[in-house]
Amino acid sequence: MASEADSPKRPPRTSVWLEGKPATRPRRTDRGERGERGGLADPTPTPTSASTPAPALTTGEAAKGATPKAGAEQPPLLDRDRITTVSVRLLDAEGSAKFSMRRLAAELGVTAMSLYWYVDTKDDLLELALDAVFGEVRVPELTDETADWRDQLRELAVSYRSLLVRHPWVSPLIGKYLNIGPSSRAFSSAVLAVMGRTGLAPHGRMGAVSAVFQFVYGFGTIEGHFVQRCVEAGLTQDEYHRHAMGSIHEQPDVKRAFENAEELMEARGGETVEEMRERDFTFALDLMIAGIEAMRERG
Amino acid sequence: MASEADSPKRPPRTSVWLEGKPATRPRRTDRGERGERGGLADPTPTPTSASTPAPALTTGEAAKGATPKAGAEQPPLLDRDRITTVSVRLLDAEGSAKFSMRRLAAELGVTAMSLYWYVDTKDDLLELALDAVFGEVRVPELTDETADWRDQLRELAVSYRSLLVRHPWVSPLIGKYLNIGPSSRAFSSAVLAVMGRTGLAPHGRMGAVSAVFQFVYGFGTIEGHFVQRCVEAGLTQDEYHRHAMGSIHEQPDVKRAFENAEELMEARGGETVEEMRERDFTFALDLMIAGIEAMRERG
DNA sequence: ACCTGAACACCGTTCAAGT
DNA sequence: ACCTGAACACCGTTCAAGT
Repeated sequence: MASEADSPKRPPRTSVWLEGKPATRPRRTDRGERGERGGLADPTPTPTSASTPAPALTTGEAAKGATPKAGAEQPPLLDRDRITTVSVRLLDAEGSAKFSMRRLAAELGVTAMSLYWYVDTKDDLLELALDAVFGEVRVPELTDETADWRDQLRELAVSYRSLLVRHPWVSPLIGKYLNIGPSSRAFSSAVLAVMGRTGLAPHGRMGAVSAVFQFVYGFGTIEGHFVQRCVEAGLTQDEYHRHAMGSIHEQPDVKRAFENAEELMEARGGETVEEMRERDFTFALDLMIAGIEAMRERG
Repeated sequence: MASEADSPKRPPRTSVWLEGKPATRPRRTDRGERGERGGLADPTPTPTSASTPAPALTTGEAAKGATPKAGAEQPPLLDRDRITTVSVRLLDAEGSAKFSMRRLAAELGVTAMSLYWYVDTKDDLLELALDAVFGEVRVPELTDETADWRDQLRELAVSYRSLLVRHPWVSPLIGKYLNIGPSSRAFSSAVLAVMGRTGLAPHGRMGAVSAVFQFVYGFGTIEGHFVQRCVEAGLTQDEYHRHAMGSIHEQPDVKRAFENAEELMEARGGETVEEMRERDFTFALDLMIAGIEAMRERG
């Protein structure tokens, strides 16, 4: 209806993957660099770096580029993969609140402005970091025709959840960008493929995908935030939980409102906060699968 | 296990509602003010202010406090409710990226530092804004014993979703804070109450709550971001969708990966982006309810 | 081709001071 | 009791300049 002429702005940037700077530029170096489009930016397992509050991190990478020998034709100090990898490490270690172009540049032993040679904006950089961590998601063997779709769905859900918990900064970005980088797409394709094996009619598949993975997204988001809070406070999850409950009980009116919730917590059983969460997650996933089976019967 | 002595920091602030500045301070004015603890901060329906891109907003409130008559004992320019209400309006109109203490202060006709008389930090302020919008959620009539829990659950889910879409800035905050303000708690209580009427065994209720409302959270988050993008671009949702698809098709490798997804979109049916989303949401909610019924039978 | 320094227009927050 | 001005330590990004 509305003509394009009266649109107040030009159509917006949609994604690094569509309109950003090219991943690599033509360059005259003799080492065959890895950086072709879609390089998954170092899929190291990233062994829960959130658990250590970033010790000697501040001077780690900086040394490498500290002494630029004058004279010889030097290779560039940076490339997109290195920028992306270090971004992920920094985001994991210090959280998104402390992540800045200047902080990242310092970590790379370079000034902030150098980064703009490789990315257009901070948003583009975050989109790259986002796709990089999606490379960590374990995708089930999709060619196996005999496998149970329930197992495959559970595997994807568990893997997605642990991604969100390992990298709490990821969750807001998933909402913000289109998630069309190569690793994000590999994940989405796997989800759709598995859903295709449920026996659900095509018109319901997208709804079922939403049900399962928006649930995992929400669950993992809240869980990740809580875990991060605990790490920052230097408390275990149970300690933090007790601390928060203690604070609540000091406020009589708030306390009353929480008695219901606490009864329910008793009923849930389990010793630790983690155990209870585990139970809830498993139950919810079983509920979804039962729901898919029921909807399948209805056509 | 870990003794409290070696904890590196003092226990952290948990919430405005527990440790922040008191909502009102003792003051010597003769008008009986409303601001006792738990005031719901103006539950005006906020008629989807996201749809108008903030026209004369910049000078709206500022005029009110512009001419402070010297002499007479003046009432304070600010109070918590007014700060909260204007924060919500500003966040709706301009998005969280542009929201700052300085911007808010300007809107209130005051300097940024005045705000710190009423809140400790920007985080506290956002926590207040968050609880204020939770006051918009329609809670079903819980005393009605004859009502179907399915209808009540759907009502809560629909209302929660529309909250997240009307206020896209809310979603990250829900992950960030404990959500123990009065309106947040009213919502949680309602959710638990309805879940109590499903016939689900107590140990499964929390899992079922997670399933349904983390799903809605994820769904509403993504939807809200998309709607916001469209508003900012000055495009309808369909126009934006076509624009993004157009961009994708210019990238041959990306295009291939999307052909699956587009087939599925055809299968979903529906004319507009909104219609398809509506279908998916309804289907997912039906799936959840079917899942609850199935889990109920298993004990 | 790749990187830097200086500058612009912002942030949240503290602190001492005003009325 | 309530509000301000100046200042601190930051931001993302642009632009002209260096090698």
